[in-house]
Amino acid sequence: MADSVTGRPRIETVAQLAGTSPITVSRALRRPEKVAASTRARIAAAIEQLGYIPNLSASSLASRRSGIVAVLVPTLGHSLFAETLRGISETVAAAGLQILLGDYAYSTERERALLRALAGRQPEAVVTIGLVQDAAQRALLAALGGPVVETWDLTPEPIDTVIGFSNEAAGAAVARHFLAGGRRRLAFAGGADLRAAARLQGFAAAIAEAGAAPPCVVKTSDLAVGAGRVALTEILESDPACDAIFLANDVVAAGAVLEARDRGIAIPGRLAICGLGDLEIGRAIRPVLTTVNVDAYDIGRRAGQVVVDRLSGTAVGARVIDVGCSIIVRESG
Amino acid sequence: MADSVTGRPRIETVAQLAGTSPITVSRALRRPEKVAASTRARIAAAIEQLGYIPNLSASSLASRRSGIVAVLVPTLGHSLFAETLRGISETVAAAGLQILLGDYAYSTERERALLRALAGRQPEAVVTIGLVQDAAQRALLAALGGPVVETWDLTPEPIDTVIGFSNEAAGAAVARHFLAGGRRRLAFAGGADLRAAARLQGFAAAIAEAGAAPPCVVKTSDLAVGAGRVALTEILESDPACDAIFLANDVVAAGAVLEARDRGIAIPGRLAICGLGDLEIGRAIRPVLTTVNVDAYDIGRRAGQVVVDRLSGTAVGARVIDVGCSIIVRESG
DNA sequence: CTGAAAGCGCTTACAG
DNA sequence: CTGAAAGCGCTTACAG
Repeated sequence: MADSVTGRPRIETVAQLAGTSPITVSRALRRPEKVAASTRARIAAAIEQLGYIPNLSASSLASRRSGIVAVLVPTLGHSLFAETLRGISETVAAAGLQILLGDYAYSTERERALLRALAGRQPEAVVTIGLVQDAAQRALLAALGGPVVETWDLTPEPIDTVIGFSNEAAGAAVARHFLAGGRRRLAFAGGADLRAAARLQGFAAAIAEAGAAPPCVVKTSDLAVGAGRVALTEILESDPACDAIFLANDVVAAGAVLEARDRGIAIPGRLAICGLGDLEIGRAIRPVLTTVNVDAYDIGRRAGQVVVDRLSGTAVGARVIDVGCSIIVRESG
Repeated sequence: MADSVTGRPRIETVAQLAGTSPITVSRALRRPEKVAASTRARIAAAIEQLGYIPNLSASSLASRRSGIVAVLVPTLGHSLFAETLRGISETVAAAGLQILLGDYAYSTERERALLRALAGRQPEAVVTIGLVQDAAQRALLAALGGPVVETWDLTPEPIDTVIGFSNEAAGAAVARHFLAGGRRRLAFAGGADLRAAARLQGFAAAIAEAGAAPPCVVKTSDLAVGAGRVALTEILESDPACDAIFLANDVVAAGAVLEARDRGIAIPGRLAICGLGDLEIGRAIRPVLTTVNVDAYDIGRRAGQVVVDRLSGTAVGARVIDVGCSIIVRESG
């Protein structure tokens, strides 16, 4: 029998060449231990000879198992998110699952469209970086019926499982660290996203608790070195006596350090600076950066592991997993 | 009729609720202009009410169009590759295609496994970052029958289309730029990959042509700021009179600049430094970095566009597209 | 503008 | 250890 439309070998072709039936070929591929060694050898030879590659669309349809994990990221332009994606990728690939990737560029509109498109592939699991905010989207994810792992944040009511840390706690920890070091005029530089807002909330609350002046707050345009230079400039304009700054991540914080050096401002003598992410750049600049340690790769690895465990039926514990975060105190503050 | 195994609505369910047939529902979804407005409205209402999401595995199988573009990346940990991926993602997503992502962590073994797995999804096109070296893998990609776009490099014999630049030409251009500025003892710092080797080859050839001393060469462990510090240290140890260095990218080059500053070495007075990629960090450090401008996002965007054009039957021209690269001369050299 | 029939290439559940 | 039958949920090609 000719190979129909595409011209590529099908399971039927392999079966004929190996002198067996399609179902046995299928079995040899998925549960080889259930097939006689001699049959297996003939099938392997036929597959090799034909260059047969199973059609996974047909396989997915028949088995109702797509082998796909959908991953939703706000942007690939954020190195920590790329690290998390790498962690997910390594873990699920080892289990034979493939990643269907959606980058929605922080657009709610595109997130919605992407979710529908991904859902159509019948993913066996979904991992999102960041919480899904919209109730309808959360309902859609829940309706998929597979594991859904949200990451990079914490919520008491995850769709299924959430793996992350409390940005509020991180903000509070940095404020307490600064205050314990005798700093009194604190500043915060962050983006417009929800995680930054939570961090600021914790930061401001801890300051208020200690009875210090409310923090000076500036918005950063992006997570770039240049944005850190601008942030430092703006903060010193609005509060020249500022003595400690917590910035959105280590790249931005490195920018603030460079700008301070160029202005002859002593770090940490006159000004303490703390970043987030324990990025390589923070370790390479001088003074070495104090930072909030968030292990982005580990978040991804854990999320991937939860997916693999759940799909293989292994019991998984907590629905809310706080990976925590710690302050790595180095030279800059 | 109950919704079989999964319990989710099928096209049949929608058809019944809308009082029409499955084929008309399918048509309303794919070519709405061919369906009467009133029928379309009933179908839309039914879809909305049921929360129907088409099963794309079934759709792919029946139509022999997967709607999938497979993308193979050596690593997601490289910010320029992430940019290229972003460019691909934006372009193909706009055309309704989805990305199946494979990160093979620079492992030939994993690249091979990934390629087979991706091929099983019947991707309509494949984009690879970097050339596929192995002949068998190239044959497999060619056999897929769809557009295959290799990027980030140039070859006279692409599988189908290649979009990139000549690393050899880039290396030669930087050497000539240094030599034209009166530099005489050049050095090169790069990784172990093929692109770095090509860059070095062009660099060394241009130097030889000018009759200058052969370059000092050091290997960089990764594309990090710290690696740049180490590179500068090693180069000065092996050639204290070195007066110009070309590094693997702007992050590494920034490390060299920082190390030079810490050692009190004047840039560009005593030492010229050139990076690659026109990354943000290069613009944010002082002195501002001279760099080879490679527009990673644009490479991705173009690759995505070739895929989209080819799939829609639009004629596409050249099989070898040299996006070129230019030296952006700034303060560091 | 709409629909009945056939089929895409696999796997499941059953039987032997 | 192996296979015949039925079906997964869509779309194609045809007819009207």
